[in-house]
Amino acid sequence: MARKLSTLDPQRLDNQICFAVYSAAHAFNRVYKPLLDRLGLTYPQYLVMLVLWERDDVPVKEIGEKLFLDSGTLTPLLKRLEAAHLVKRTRSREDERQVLIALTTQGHALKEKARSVPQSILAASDCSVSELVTMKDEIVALRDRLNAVIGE
Amino acid sequence: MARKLSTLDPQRLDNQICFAVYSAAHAFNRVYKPLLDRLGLTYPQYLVMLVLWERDDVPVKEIGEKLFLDSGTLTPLLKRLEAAHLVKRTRSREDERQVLIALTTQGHALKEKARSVPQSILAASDCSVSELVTMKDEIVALRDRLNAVIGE
DNA sequence: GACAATTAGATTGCGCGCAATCTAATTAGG
DNA sequence: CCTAATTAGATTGCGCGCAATCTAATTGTC
Repeated sequence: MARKLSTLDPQRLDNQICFAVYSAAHAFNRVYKPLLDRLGLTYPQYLVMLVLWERDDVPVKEIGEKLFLDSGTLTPLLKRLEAAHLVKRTRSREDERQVLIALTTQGHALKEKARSVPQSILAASDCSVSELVTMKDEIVALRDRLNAVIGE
Repeated sequence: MARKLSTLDPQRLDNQICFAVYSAAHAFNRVYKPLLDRLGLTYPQYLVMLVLWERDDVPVKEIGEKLFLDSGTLTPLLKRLEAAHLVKRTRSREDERQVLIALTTQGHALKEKARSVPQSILAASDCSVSELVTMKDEIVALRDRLNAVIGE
């Protein structure tokens, strides 16, 4: 016994799962960067495109709920995607408060070019798909518990 | 068998471990925010303080290596910590290129006020310490494999 | 129907996070 | 030595991420 005290100290950087998650997110971002540069996308823009490739003509609100982002982040991001001719923003006719985001032809076409991205990430992860799926599910469960606390 | 195709589609948002990590990092940040507001720190500033509470009088480079951050991020952040009277920045005498970061009395004192933070995070995580340690180790291992790929 | 409350999105301000570039100090090679 | 290459930080520019605030549209209440 008599493990080093430092391995139990909750105030130590290396003992914090949060720092593990924080630094892993940045590591992923650095791996994605060269792949997404070729598509002309940033990682958050890529996430928005993933949402739209699943379902088109979506209100900003719904994109925000799926990605846990608010209008302060999404409005300028979507304007940049529009400037890049990947999406079109139109006020909903039924509810004038909503802005619907629809893919352009180029936006649809980009899905093909992006098809190899997950494969490259998997390779960089250097671990089995089943292991990654298990980890993903655990992390999602943790995230959802954290988000539940925030909503009181 | 004949599982829904969508659960296998690597281009689906919900199947991406990276998005799990990305969104978990933001969830952590939202839980930390009210706790760190009371200390007058942002989360990245808190990370720097954790490093300094472990070892004082550290060059910027070393802080960057521990947190995976570069001078473009750290220089302004450290200037803000200095403006808040938590650290002092001084050029090293042995190597004039280095800037050493030392805690002020207030910076040292803040460690006590921050002692309850990990406990609150643990509570919000709503899961056992051993589970969190296991997850943390897995995520760190994944992060290190990703970072290894970046360095060619 | 009028007015209050809610909702969707836009805007502003600030702090990262990082690429690219710059300066000054140190080290390496001849 | 003396120059070339490397190294530590600083600076600039841009895109998030989010709190706070604002506007306009919709819904709820009487």
